[in-house]
Amino acid sequence: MKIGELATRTGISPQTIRYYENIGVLPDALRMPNGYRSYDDSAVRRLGFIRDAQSSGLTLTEIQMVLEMRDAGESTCGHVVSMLEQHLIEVDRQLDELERTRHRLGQLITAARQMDPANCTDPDKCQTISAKEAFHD
Amino acid sequence: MKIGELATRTGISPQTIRYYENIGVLPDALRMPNGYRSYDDSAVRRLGFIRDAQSSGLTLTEIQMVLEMRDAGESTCGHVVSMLEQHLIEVDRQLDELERTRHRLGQLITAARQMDPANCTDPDKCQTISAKEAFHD
DNA sequence: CAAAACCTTATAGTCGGCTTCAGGGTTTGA
DNA sequence: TCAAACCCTGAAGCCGACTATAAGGTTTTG
Repeated sequence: MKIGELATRTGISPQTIRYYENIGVLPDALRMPNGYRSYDDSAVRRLGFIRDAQSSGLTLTEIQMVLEMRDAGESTCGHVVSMLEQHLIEVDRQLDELERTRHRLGQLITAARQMDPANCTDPDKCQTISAKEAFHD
Repeated sequence: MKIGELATRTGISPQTIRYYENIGVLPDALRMPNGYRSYDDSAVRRLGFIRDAQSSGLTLTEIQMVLEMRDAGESTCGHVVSMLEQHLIEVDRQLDELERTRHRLGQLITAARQMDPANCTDPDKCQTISAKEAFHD
């Protein structure tokens, strides 16, 4: 299969597939006599794994680490699990932070809504902007 | 006040302050006879606002829009509120996505933990890696 | 009076994950 | 047969928010 077919079958563009090969997430493809890349079904599966892992928030670098371990024939389960656990901690941290952001933003909007529009005539005193208290929980 | 003092008072590095001036988030600073930037307390307040707005997840571009409206003397409250509301929607979307990611990741880890390490001897069958089902809720 | 510590500018690099461009060669189908 | 549609490479650009580097000028401190 040529790169275009692999692209349609996986929904990943040829440019991106070449990019993955460049950075090492995909192994160097076999070549046809004319120089075109040649793929089999394992490439479809590998790209599928990459997509799924990405949608779980893993970076290409992390995915590459896992795939490299596999390619090296190492027993990866332990490493993979600890990497995933590490990643879960990070995702939880991001969730926390985003919740706090949401909270601040909500307070700020409430504060802004309660303002009398008449108070907005003096640009140096726009209360939304100067309502910094709203930021400080 | 010179840029270094402004930096210590706000916790924002001189380079970053100059960067903010470059992109227009800070107005062009007044200059001393020797060419050094000269600031007063309003710069401290403006940087404080920028920090607070950033910690609520606003981008510098959004912050710049608000500050430009203020600098133009417009009544900003309406615009500011609708921008904040728009941003809240975006934050909620991000939260949703991150929750889904967390869920997928949790499932994947559970699946990986239940595997018999003895099954990891065949690198072509690492079950964590091939456990794609875990990704598909 | 000299060195350290500050200030200036413009430019380039960082991160991640691509996308686009320029400038070619090859294959396919009407 | 010849143009469209595919393939190739390497390099550059994009997003956001900085950070670093180079190569100077000025001011403060011991």
